[in-house]
Amino acid sequence: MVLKNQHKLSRRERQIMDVLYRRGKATAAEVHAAIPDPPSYSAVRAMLRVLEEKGHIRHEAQDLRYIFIPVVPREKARRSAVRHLLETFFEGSPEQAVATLLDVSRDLSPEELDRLAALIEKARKEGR
Amino acid sequence: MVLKNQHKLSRRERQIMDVLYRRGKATAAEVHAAIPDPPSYSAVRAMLRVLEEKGHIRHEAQDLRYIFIPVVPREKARRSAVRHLLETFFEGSPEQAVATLLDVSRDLSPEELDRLAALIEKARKEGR
DNA sequence: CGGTTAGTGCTAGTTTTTTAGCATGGTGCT
DNA sequence: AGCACCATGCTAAAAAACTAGCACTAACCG
Repeated sequence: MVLKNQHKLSRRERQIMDVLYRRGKATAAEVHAAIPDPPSYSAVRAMLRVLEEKGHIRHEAQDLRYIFIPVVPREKARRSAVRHLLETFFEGSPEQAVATLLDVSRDLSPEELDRLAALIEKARKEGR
Repeated sequence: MVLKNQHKLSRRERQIMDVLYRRGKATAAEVHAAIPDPPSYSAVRAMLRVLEEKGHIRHEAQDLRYIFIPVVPREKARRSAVRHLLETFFEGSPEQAVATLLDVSRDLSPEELDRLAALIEKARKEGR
């Protein structure tokens, strides 16, 4: 799908997609409220319509208002985003990425670190 | 700096910044070659000039050609990118991010997994 | 030297993106 | 009913992004 290529969305389009992925779904008003220093409400709606025409999002009618939802499921979009991040900033290296991730995720609790360690142990057992 | 906000770059600007971060630095010709289905060489140069005017990149003259370099160091830019990724796709959860990272990084060797485990151990010791 | 290649500075035209307003419909309240 | 508020569909204009070409310089090679 279109999100497979990281450079198909314009500035505002991408900003809106990010809001939708962060929230999972949203009304036009919620998107408008989530954008820092936003344009007018009708400008946001117009962009949502553009995104829908391009096939990036769809809407469901609910109580006389539209709920906008990304077409590419979050699970898939984030995998694509992670791959792009690795390639762009980390030379494909998961180790460097994890190091940075630990660095920006300050104050991880022992429990959280345990869970991270368990993930790696699981990966080890699965032979990957 | 400008990369602190993830939505300040247009589609092509961001594409070019990604190339520069991936390579660390590049000539206009290298940027041109690194872009899939690129516009003309002169169009790429024009965009580089725009990026420089906006302060995102700078250039150094080397052997009669320009080497373009991001103004925000890679270390800083990637931290910002990681934070944005966590927030957009992982609800701020490093655990989910690591799980996906392990998922997309197929065929990690035991050595690589050891190194990842060591990173977590180190984080544990540093109390963070 | 002249021709070719590779580079830069600059510009303007074209295309795309972005924006906001108008018209309309639905709902709730007085 | 009328009004206010909230929503949508649609449009066109403004702004931004994008593009490629021209003029020029420098270096290299025959």
